[in-house]
Amino acid sequence: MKIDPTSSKDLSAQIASAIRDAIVSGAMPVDERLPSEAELAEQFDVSRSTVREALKRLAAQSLIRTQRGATGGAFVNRLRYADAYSQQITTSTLLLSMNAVSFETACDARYALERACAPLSATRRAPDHLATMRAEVHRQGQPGLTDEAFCASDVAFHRALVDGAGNPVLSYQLAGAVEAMQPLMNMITFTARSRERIIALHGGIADAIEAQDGAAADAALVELAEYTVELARSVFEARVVKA
Amino acid sequence: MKIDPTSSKDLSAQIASAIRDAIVSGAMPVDERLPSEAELAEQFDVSRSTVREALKRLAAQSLIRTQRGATGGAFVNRLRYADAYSQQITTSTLLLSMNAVSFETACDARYALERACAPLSATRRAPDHLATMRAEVHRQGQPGLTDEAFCASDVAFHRALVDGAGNPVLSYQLAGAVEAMQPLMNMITFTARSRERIIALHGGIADAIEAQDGAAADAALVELAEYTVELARSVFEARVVKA
DNA sequence: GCAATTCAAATGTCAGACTTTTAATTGTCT
DNA sequence: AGACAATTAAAAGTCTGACATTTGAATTGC
Repeated sequence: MKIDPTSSKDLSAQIASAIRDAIVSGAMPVDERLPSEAELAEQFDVSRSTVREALKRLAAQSLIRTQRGATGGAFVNRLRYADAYSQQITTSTLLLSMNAVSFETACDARYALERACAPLSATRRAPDHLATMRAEVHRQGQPGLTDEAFCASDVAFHRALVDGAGNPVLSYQLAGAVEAMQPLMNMITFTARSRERIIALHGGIADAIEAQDGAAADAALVELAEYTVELARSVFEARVVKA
Repeated sequence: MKIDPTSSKDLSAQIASAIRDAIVSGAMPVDERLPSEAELAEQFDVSRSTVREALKRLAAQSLIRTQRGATGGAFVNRLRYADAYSQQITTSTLLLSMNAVSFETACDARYALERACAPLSATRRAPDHLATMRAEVHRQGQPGLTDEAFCASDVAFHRALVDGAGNPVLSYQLAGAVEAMQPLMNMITFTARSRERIIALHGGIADAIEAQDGAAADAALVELAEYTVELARSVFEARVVKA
């Protein structure tokens, strides 16, 4: 393999791309061992440090894993849902915070996606999804709960709803949208009255899921979406007045 | 800042985590310049190579960019939708191929997500979204189109539908789901008759979007989803018989 | 005052040595 | 023969120091 030394990109970036293409195209199957760093350095005609920088780039994307020792080396990594989740959450979070996405836009996206899951979740959810939802609703009613804890429980509730659809691809996609919104939600101070309302709406959703009534779940979700947007608007208005 | 040298993780991974946390938490704003590699090496009490490996990890995630020259260095990068798109497509593609996600599961997820967009797209789409959809439907009717080109046009059609919702967060989420499915879709050989049917359904969706009728768009999408699954099933069955 | 030159700082690359981890091999004792 | 210990070898991880390249800013020359 050869690398263009006059390219505008770094050598390590080019090498990383070459290996990444081989992995994504399926030319290198999962758990296949890459040549050792020394061998790669010779193949690409660069120094070992350059190869290492390329490998670290791939490791950062969970495309490879490395192992030390006699039978060690770099191996093509099976991308697990858990790895993909955490990467997506980081990316989504940054996307929201760095591009000044409005609360409304983020909310809009989140509830649209969640509504896509609700009917599926209603028909397919296992008992433990429902149990988790009930447990989180109960937790949300506990007195003395901080706003952060309330939001975290909210995320857990919605995660259970999404997971209930029994489609890991959907869960993966939604994880980013739901969790990335948490920092935005944390900016809202929940009054006792607004919590009460949200808990009631959550209860309604759980009821619909329990009854396996997709339409009812959808309707409850729409109500929750509307209330959340309204709540956010009043909170932000109050903040403007104060300032 | 200090790093635990007895940790199980690599030094470069620890340093990357530390800097990543600083960026994600917002402690380092966009376009802020990081200390030079030499300074970081001194701060963390490691060699420059180790710092460089850490920085390459962050660069692979588009969290930083580097610039050479006198006023150069590493800068916190504003994560653009385009960067996030391509990362998500890579991740989703690998997730599907490496975990042997069934065509049905992927399809299920894709159409669920798309249905979430359709009503929004119906009310908000701009004229050029509609124009793109019409153009792609027309392209799909051209004789002599390869299966790959047909699939690519299909992706473009659905991208326009999703973008019509006017929510970049939604577009970002959907990009992964829709594009990652293309390799799976490419496995299907489309007969003239099935293409005709798909084109008709696409036309129906475009009509509904044009009429700003969300319910009709949803219904057409459901029909398309069902037909796609049915088509895939028959194709795979035929393949089994042949084998 | 402007253009050409020089300079300095930073990343990019390289070469080589040493450290640590790990598994396989070899050796030794029971 | 089998169990345990010591040796060895391969590989990633780390460090040092050097040099190349790029690029903006300072300096110089006219």
